[in-house]
Amino acid sequence: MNSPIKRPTIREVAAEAGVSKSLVSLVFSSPQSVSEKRRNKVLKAAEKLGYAPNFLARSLAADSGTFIAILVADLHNPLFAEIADQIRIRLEKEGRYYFITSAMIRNQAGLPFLDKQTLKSIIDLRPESLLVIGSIPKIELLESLPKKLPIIIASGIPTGISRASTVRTNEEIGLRLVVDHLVEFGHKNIVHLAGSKPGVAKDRISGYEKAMRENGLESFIRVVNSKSDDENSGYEEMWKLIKSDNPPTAIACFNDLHAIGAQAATIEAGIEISIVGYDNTYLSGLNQINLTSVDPGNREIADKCADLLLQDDFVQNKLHFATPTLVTRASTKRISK
Amino acid sequence: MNSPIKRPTIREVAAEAGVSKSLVSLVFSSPQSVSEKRRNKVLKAAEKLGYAPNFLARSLAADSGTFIAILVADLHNPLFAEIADQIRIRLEKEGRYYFITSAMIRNQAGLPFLDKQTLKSIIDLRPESLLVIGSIPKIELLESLPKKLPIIIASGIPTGISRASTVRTNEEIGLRLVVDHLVEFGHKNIVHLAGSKPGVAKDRISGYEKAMRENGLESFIRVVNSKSDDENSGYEEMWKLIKSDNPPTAIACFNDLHAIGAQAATIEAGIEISIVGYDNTYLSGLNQINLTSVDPGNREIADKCADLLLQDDFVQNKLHFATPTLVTRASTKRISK
DNA sequence: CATTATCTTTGGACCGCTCCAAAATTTCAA
DNA sequence: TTGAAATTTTGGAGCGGTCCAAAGATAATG
Repeated sequence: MNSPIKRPTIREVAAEAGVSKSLVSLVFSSPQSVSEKRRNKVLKAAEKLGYAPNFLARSLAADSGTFIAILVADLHNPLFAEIADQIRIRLEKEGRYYFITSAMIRNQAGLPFLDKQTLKSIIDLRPESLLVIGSIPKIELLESLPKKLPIIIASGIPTGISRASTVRTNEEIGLRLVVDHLVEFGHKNIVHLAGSKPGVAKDRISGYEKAMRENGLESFIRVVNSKSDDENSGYEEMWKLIKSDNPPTAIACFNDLHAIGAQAATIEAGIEISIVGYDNTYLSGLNQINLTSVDPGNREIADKCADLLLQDDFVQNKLHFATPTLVTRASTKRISK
Repeated sequence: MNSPIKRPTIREVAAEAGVSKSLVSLVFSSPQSVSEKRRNKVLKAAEKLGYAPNFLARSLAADSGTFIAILVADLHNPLFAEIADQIRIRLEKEGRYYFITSAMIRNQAGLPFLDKQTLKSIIDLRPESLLVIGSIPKIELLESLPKKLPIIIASGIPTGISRASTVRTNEEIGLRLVVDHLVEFGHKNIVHLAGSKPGVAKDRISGYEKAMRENGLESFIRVVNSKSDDENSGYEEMWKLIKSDNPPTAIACFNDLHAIGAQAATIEAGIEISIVGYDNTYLSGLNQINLTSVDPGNREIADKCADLLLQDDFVQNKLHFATPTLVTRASTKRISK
């Protein structure tokens, strides 16, 4: 029983098929340049012996592996898990190898910080391309990566790293949807609770400001900054607002986690403030939470990422937008004049 | 700018230090067997050139790498992220390399399934040990792994794979805490919503049954099975119970996700049923949810895992228990006689 | 049919490291 | 001081692949 896991090598397959090891190698790297006759012989032999290429050897020899590295910024954020799942399904279907890894760690206090080794070690593996899901601090890190490594950023920092292509929701439209919805419900005093990391957060801020202006609410523009992008931050900042001398009637949050934290604060305070999230994660759909939230078009984002990952000729520095939609739920209420 | 990422090799360091490449290799694998004089020379040269060992080459040559593989069963479950974070903090502190990866994918319908490639590919990397966080379907898979590979399972399947050591909460105590608490609140008709995967779920079931019996509630014992361990499953099963001709007054759920789904159902139904979760994830602490939940002692579990991972002589087939505690919140109410 | 162009196949060097047996050096006891 | 034992250091042979120049086989051309 318990097979010794001594996997056959390319040379054994070659012997079995009666060809050279180089031929076997070719069959597994560029099969089209091998005659059909031999290809079949090799494939049969490989099948018989249960051969599968060795990752390590391949990466070492070619100085580039045959797998995709997926870096999830933060395991704590369900949005990322959802996007990751979508993409992984596609990759599995295509039979592509990939590694999924996470860059952020949360300390005892729940504060996220960057795990420096992770990025380093995944790059050591020489992936053929890198997919970053979400925003990681210190984008400069990405700049220092091998130049030929294609980088795709899903739902993360839009600018700042020229070599990467980015797929994300159209933040401006997203925030316009939010503001318009709130305005329609009679709100004027609408605060935006902004994200903590530059990129996306900045775009949402300007989307918010623009939408406010277009609704003639220029004088109500108020942006609150946050320490991190999680529920604790939302909770804290919301409390500050509640205790301020001018609490808003509605708040447009950077993401669902923020919103959930903010909602927790309003419940605790026994005060009613309309809250909108962003990401439409599974949490927002729960009856306990029932959060109006912007659906960023995750499906579309994931599909586009997978397309980019799967296509051969990768174009750097392109921006792809998914169209967000607003999912209204009970957390936003018509203002009682 | 943009360094060409041509990393120096062991040979270049050797040349710089005026020693053989083997010596350099030794310095980085068993430094104690190298004279101090040369060791310093090598270290200095390595420092000067910015040398760092190459993962791939090392794993390939030694048929075993110098890193730990962490397999998170399900990215969707915050419990796992929390445990993973704890462990990663320790590993980072010790300067140990590791890879974190996830085994489960959720399809469009939110149903989890096993990503077969993941386990395979991480093993291809020849980690020195494997840490599995949570329960994965098909534990048999683990049996087929290289025999010398130490396996540690955190908070997952307790039995079934003899070669692994397991660190988990004491399920029996956990469920006793739950049942005792509910009984104290006057509940009798207490249902247990069980987990979907064998291992842990089974132990919680027997813990529940035992506690019920000890409280003289043998005749009330009722275990409901679930399709998966997430909120959807909890929601579905709870609805079935609500619509049955004998809805319980309290439900002890397999985990927080189950409980949250169940809670969503009771809210929708406008019915009051006490709900208890398990795992005490950040979700249960949210004001919107406010779930009484068993804290499995994650800190303890994570610490123990890290200890095991970090120690040299690994003992197979050991079981380590963390002591759970009950965190009571608003989701459980004294029964109104 | 000879010659050239094109397509396949092959052996060998190499990727960066570990491991091992042998060589070189140091240590120790007689 | 000397030989044996113990400790360090070293070169070379892999690990399992890729890649490339050259060889062989096939197809196309005049």
